[in-house]
This record gives sequence, C-alpha cells and structure tokens, in this order.
Amino acid sequence: MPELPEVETVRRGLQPAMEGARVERLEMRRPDLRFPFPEKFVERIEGRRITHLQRRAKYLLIGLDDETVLISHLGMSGSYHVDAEAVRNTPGHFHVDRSKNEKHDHVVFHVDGPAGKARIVYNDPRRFGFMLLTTSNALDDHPFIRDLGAEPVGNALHADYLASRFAGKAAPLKAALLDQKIIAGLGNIYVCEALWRSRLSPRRSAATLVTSRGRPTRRLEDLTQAIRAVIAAAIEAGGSSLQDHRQADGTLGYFQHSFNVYDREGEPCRREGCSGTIQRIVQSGRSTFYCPRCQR
DNA sequence: CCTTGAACCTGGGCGC
DNA sequence: TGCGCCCAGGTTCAAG
Repeated sequence: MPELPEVETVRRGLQPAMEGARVERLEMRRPDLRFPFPEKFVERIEGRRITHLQRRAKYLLIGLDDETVLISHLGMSGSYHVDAEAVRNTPGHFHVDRSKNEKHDHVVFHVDGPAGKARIVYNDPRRFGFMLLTTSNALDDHPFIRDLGAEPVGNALHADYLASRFAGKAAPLKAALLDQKIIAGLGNIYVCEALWRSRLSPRRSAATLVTSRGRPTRRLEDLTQAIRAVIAAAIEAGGSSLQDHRQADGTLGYFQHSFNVYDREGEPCRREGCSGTIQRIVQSGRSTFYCPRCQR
C-alpha cells in the first residue's frame, strides 16, 4: 500500500492521537518484522512522550522526548490504525471489523495525550515493514536515511537536479524514477502515473532527457512538474479522508480511483484524443503500465 | 560502476 | 471446495 503519499496520509492521521501523547505501554507481539526489533525496543519507548511525527521518503519518523527517533517503514502491506477511546464512544460510531486481520497486529502503542487515550495498532500481513531506533542527531547519517534523494514534494525537486542525476544514465526512466537515491518516495504506481502525465515512455533511457551540456530538456521539465503534481494530488486525496481519524491507514483516501494507467491493462488510454490501449510490461521484475501510443 | 533476479512473507484472485 | 499458480503499493543482496 504505501508510497510517499500514503505514508504522509498515515502521518497526518496519527498526528492528533500521537503528538504530545505519552506512551503508557507498548505491546510487541512478535520478535521481528522484516528485521528483529531493536534491543530494548519496549523499554526505550514506554513512558516517553511523543514530541513530533515526521516523514522522510516512505519512512515515518516518530520523535520522542529523549531525542530517540523511531523509524517506521511500512513495507508493502503495513498500516496503522487508531482506536481512540473518545471516537469509540461517539454515538453512531461505525465500528470497523478488523477481526480477520488481527493476527497481523504486531505492535500496539497505548498512548494518552491531548486527544485522550488511544491504541495505535501496527498491522502488517507480509511483514516487509520494520521499525528501528536512532537519535535525532544521528538521523541524517542513518544508513537507511543518508542516501535518500530529493523529496518530490514542495520545492525540493528541480529539473536541474534530475538532469545531474540522469546524465549518462542508460537505465530506463522507470528504473531511474524508482531509485530512492534519486527521488525518495516514488513507488511503482506514481512512477507509472507521472510518466503517463508527461507522455514519456517508461522504456526510454534517462539520459535522453539531458542535453549534451548536461541541461534538462523541456521534456524533463515536464516530467519534474508531473511528478510534483501527481504526488501533490495523491496527498490531497489521502488527506481528504482523514477527517475520519478512525481510519489512519490511508485506505479510504487511496488514490486508486484516479489512476490513469496503473492496473488498467487492456483498457483505453484516458488521454484526450488518444486511441491507445494501456499495456502491461515487466521492467526489472515489476509491472509497468503505459500507453505505447502517446508515451514516447 | 550497472543491471537483473531472487529473496523476504502472506493473502487474494483465477483457472481447472 | 480445493489446489496450484500468479500477482501485489518495497527494499536488499548476490551474481553476472
């Protein structure tokens, strides 16, 4: 489920219940996810106050009042769910039945904060997610953080930057855009969507978007804008569902209803005036969806 | 350096 | 209903 917009959606969903709250108890229901939990994981978190929730790429960063930072990655199937006492007691509250999935509830934060008591449950059927601990001053040098490329939100992503990273790169655009060392946070869906928006073939080599002088071509500027736009739109779509804090996992806000190419194999291209059909190909072992007619 | 493929896991969908 | 196969939003690591 989680690419950058979904992680941002999770962060915003968790914020009211977690920020400023004290972790009264931490339940760790198995010894590992993708990696074993850190040494003294429970002891280092229980009793601490959560000072802030941040996000870097697809990592959720939970800052504690002793400068400890919990790095949480959701892998392919991780999600957070807020079970807030105040919400639970609201008349007309719709109880979400999660019983089928409960066996994959691996970590539970019992918190008490400005918004009251809540249980924050981390669920992850495939267990590709993980949690690590570091400190705020060591965060930027952390092995999982230090090599990350530009954030595709806000003003951090520029065509000049991409030109410098794409120059001489024979790899197809699909692979270049999935590379977290170049752009941090894009995943399979939004790469497909951004390439469709900018009419670029996922098979084209990255270097073809850079001039011989190392400057970005017009098409690279278009791609840069497309990436920013698709990420911004997805965050907005996710954010809109978060008025309902009962579902912090981003499910409701997921961007799937507005996919133009992802998972649309065999369906007509949605571009005005294009009569193409969306194709699915495999690039470096992963599905790519695109319109061979208008994406060149 | 670069690229590809396998690995880590579980569950859902589909064909038979 | 069941079995086997393929697929899935991510990342790392080994091998060529």
